Amino acid sequence: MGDVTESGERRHHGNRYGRSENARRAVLHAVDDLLVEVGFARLTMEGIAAKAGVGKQTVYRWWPSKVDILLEALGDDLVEELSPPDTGDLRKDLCAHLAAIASFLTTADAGAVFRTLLGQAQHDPDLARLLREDHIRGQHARDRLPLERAVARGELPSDVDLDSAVEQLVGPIHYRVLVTGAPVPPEFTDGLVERYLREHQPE
Amino acid sequence: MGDVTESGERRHHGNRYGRSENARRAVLHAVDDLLVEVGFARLTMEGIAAKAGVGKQTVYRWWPSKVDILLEALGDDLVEELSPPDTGDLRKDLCAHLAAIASFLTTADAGAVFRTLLGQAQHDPDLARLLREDHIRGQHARDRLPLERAVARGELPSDVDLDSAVEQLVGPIHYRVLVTGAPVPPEFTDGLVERYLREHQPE
Amino acid sequence: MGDVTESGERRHHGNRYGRSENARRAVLHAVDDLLVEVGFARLTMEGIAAKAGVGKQTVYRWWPSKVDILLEALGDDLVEELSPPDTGDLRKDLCAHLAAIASFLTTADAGAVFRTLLGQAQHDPDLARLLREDHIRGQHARDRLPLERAVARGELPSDVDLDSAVEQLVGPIHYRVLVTGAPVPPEFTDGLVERYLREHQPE
Amino acid sequence: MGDVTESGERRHHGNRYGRSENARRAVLHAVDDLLVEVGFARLTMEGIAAKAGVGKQTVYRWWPSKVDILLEALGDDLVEELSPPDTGDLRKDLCAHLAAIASFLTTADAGAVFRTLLGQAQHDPDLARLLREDHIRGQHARDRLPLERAVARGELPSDVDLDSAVEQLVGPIHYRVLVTGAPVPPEFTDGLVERYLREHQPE
DNA sequence: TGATAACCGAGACGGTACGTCATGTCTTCTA
DNA sequence: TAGAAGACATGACGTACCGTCTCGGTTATCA
Repeated sequence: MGDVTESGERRHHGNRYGRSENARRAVLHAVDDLLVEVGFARLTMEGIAAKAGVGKQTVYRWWPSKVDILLEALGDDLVEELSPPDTGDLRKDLCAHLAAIASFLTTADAGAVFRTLLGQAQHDPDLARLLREDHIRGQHARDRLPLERAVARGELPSDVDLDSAVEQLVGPIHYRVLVTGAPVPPEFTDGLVERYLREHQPE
Repeated sequence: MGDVTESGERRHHGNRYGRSENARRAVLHAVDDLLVEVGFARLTMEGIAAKAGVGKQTVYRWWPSKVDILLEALGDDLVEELSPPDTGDLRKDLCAHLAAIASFLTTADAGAVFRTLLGQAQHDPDLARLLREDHIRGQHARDRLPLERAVARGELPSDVDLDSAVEQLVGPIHYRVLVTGAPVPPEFTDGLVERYLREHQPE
Repeated sequence: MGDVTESGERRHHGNRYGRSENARRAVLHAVDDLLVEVGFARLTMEGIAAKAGVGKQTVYRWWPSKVDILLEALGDDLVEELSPPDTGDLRKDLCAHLAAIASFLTTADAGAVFRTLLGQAQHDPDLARLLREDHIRGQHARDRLPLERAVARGELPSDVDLDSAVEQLVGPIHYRVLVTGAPVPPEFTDGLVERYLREHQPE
Repeated sequence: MGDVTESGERRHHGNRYGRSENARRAVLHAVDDLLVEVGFARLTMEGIAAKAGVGKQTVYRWWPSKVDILLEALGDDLVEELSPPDTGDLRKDLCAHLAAIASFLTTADAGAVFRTLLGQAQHDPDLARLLREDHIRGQHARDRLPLERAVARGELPSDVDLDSAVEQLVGPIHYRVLVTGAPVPPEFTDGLVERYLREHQPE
């Protein structure tokens, strides 16, 4: 009490007991803005620091490279934007979730970050590991949720391979987004769901 | 890239005494070597020229950037390594072809080049266009071939959507390779084929 | 003929067979200007390059550090400004020469460069060596000239130690300039000459 | 610097109950060590603080810059090492004193500090002023002492210009040390004394 | 006898300059 | 006249210090 007297917002210049939260936030916002403004190739540590109004050393102190900043900027965006609904109806849940994935990957800002990171991960094994451990593994678990719930409800037989199911459902979406560049409309994702249900759902 | 359009025989670049073909080959070899030695991130025009024993100007004269060199170095590798067999049996053809795709993407040198280019294409729309026009479109056509032949033979009904079929077959493979990093053993690709045939092949 | 068509002044971008004379001159002028404008402490390689309109790499390619640029900028200034006259009269020659030295050290732009270099040489043995070999040794020889001529003319006995004479004449000037900071008016330098002549000139 | 003006006993810096004296001593020792270890150019406030085991703020609290620390580290070294003897014989006093000056400037650790500061003073007017006021003026007075005593004893006529005498005696020494880098053996300093006495001492 | 006020170490902060590397352009000489 | 060599202007790299700041801890008098 007494030293936050100014405006509720703490002015922090850093000290040995902790980094500056202001600087951290400024960098993460700057990297988000710049990725959209200039693209990944022209995204530089120097530009990030300048945009954030922060010293370069401060950026390097906390992040080894621009992909590490992007990784942190991605944050919990996948969790927030790609958690499947739970309506009690497998078809509905899957259709909504796959459409959300398609929309995230093709139009969301955070999706652009994610695609960029996936791209870099193709020739950066360290990034690949981090990305998989921190985000993709978790996303896979979220992608399974509607199916697990359906099994619990008896909508799906209990012996189906849910991991394979996820791959069959989201694989074609990623293939279009990352490889062919074809659009991913709801009809396409709905089709994936229909096909899956036709095959696995007991009549 | 794109200058093999004339006569099947590569147009002769360069000085009228004919040394540019040497330079071209030297550059393409250098880029292949360097990609393995130092990785994409540390692959530079400067380094390529030095390794090839060629002037920088010569490199810039024929290729605007390192990805263009890679694109040309990729050459006809997809055609050569990923043309499906034609045994007269759909199951055999598909299993062999999908296994070849998996192996190409995960272990072949040319596959590493392809994955790198796919990665860069995630934030380089020009590269994305070139890659799709010159390679991915053609590969998609090759991926359809076994199915087209099966339709012709009556192994498949004539109304099946072959493009969708390709996406369902190769999508999960790309998903594993590009996203989750999970291994792609023959059992996995065979499973994809089985599932497809179970659904579409009239008994 | 034919490629100096523009303005008599050659635009030169450098090539393997020689450096750009334009760049060299621009850097030397820039360093002279900046030393006066901002002083030695705030003279930077970066600032020199910017002022000269030249890339930093070009500066580093030809000069290891700012003192090396100053050394080259000093050029033949000592020769040009501190070559003693030869009037045939020892008193006149010495008075004029010592006054020139005093003026050079205290007021000339080139004198500021020289004093700066002398200052740095106090803690930079490499610079000290260069400075002495390239400039101070030669200046000492020039300082001796009036005395040598006087010996030849018979104005001075042939057995006087001319090196000592130079030290006694110019030592006190440098002492005032470099150590005490006292002004060095003509009366002072004339006094040094008088004292020397009183002691050595046969009546 | 300059806060020894009060009572001969150093005013107590810092925490009003007295720990700063430790820090002060640690800094002065560190700067002495570092000057020898790494040289003036690579002597930094950061390095001094680290070597002294002291916070940077503590260094900045008491000294604005590294030259100020050196100035304080120089302390009373000139007084201690360059106070002339008083044997009652002018020749002896001068010979001993000039030899001491030469030795101090060329070989003593404190002499290196002094030469470095003189060097910096060539392009730092503030330092030049401090150095002259705090040390050089006093040294000049000490350099006069043997001559003043000789006048008092009648060894020298009372009308000689003692300031000029000092300049003629020590000027050539400083010229050798600071400019030409020539050695300054006792023969040289003795010669200066002889020459002076020959000119001024009544037979 | 506890509050307090100045200093302590540590080190993060926004900066500037460092010296290096790669970019893409230009110029020269050689074959 | 293309090719190798490499200098050029540019600009980002990652590091070192600068001088300022904030932090939590340490005193030793004085209220």
